[in-house]
Amino acid sequence: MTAPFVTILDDEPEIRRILGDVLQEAGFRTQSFARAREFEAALKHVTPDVCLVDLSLPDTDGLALVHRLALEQGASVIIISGRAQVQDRVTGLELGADDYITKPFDPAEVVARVRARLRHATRTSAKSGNTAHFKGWTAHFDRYVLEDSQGCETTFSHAEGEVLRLFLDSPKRLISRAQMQDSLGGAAGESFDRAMDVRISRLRTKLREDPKNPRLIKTIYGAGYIFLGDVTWV
Amino acid sequence: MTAPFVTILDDEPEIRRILGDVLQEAGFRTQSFARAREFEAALKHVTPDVCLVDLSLPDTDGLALVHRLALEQGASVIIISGRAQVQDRVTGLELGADDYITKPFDPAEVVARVRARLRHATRTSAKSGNTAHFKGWTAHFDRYVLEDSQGCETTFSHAEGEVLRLFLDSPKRLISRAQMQDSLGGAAGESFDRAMDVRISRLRTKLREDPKNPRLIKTIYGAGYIFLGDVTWV
DNA sequence: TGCAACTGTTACAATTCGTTAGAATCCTGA
DNA sequence: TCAGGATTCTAACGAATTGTAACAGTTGCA
Repeated sequence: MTAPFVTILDDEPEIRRILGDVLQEAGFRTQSFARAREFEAALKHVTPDVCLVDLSLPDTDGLALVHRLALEQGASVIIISGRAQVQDRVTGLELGADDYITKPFDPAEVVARVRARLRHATRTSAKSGNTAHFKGWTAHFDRYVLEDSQGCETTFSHAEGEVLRLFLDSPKRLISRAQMQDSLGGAAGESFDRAMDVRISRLRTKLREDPKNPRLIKTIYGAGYIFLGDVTWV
Repeated sequence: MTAPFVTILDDEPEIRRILGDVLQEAGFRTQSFARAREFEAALKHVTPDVCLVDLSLPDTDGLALVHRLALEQGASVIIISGRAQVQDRVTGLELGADDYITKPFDPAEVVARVRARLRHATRTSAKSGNTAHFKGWTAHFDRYVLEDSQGCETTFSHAEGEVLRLFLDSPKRLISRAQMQDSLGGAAGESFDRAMDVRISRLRTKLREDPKNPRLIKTIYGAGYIFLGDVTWV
């Protein structure tokens, strides 16, 4: 399991530096952005676990951004803001933020609050074994076997298993192509993109997906893939 | 779905009363406890969704209780404490609390923070709030599917879904083009206007709107759009 | 050695979605 | 009421992205 990924969106370089340093020291991967536009562009390629967002951004309505983030991404959103009024905090939280920290903040507290968000996320999706159930299917990763509701079995290859496991680890969450490439040990660079497509295509065939109307592996044009279906690991 | 269940553990009657009132008013079921002993006894029979815990309890070590709660129960724990030092907050959070509110607190903020905890819990597991009903239609945002009253399904694309979601989030309210552009992450530039028009046009087609007489997405010339129809999110 | 399974590559088909352009609609003022 | 400009609608186009069949190199095994 790779280190949790935290993004920082703040227009003040000093804040970006402090937060980046302290979070990296705490063992997280981080990426900082000065403008909302850059940040949103990056979201097409990566999926952060926690997003730190400063509300007072020059180039966008911070609250609208938070709302979008909370709804569309599975990530936790922590607002960092200079506005300390109760009303500000309440609207921020109601709009979908998971926490609200006011400036000036103590870096140690920020780390603790980021950890709290991560802890909860992993707690609810705790997994253990190597067998997973979803939508009438059972995947046995120890045997490389996919079993349908009738008990009919098909084997899947190692490469297909990698993709399937990635999906089953983060169901109902957007998985960007970059992230997938990363997780699949994809040779960074050239045309591994096509190889990924092919892997997914083959997996879809084994899951008997209707190409016109996939029910499990959904493509989000320009963004990535999303696995639908409730997953239970055993 | 029954109302979420929130427990309050505080030795001051006045605080119990305030929190109980305001949380019930917000639509939660609540139960208050003055001593940790009573609270832990009750836990054998009920499973709260969120626990508000005051650290300065006379009959137990609050932090140890929080630690136990966070580990054993699935509930989210919010600490309410008179101690406002950063170090107190950090240890509270590190021990497993999901949030830390210092006294004196504003009741509205407590409600907002309780809601934030609930939202995240359901988001990662049950994934509610992704289906909306309106005028005989059902929109499944998790599956990118639009279903008519006959149960006939059409898929919609990501871009179409963004527009639809925006409308369903603010029904019967004017949405200006600028606002829409902002929410859709529109490239700040000039001719995104036309792109928006096209998105809406495509959405209208899928909703089988009569161009002469749209019943759902109404254009307000020179101002924006307004979505008619009662929306129920599920 | 021969065979079968696996997996990346290539090439082309299909889809998405912004852009363009001209038609349709709305508003204002005469 | 009508002309004319502003605004919005939408069919059509095309660039970018994604799907997949076919092929080829590799590996493992009998």
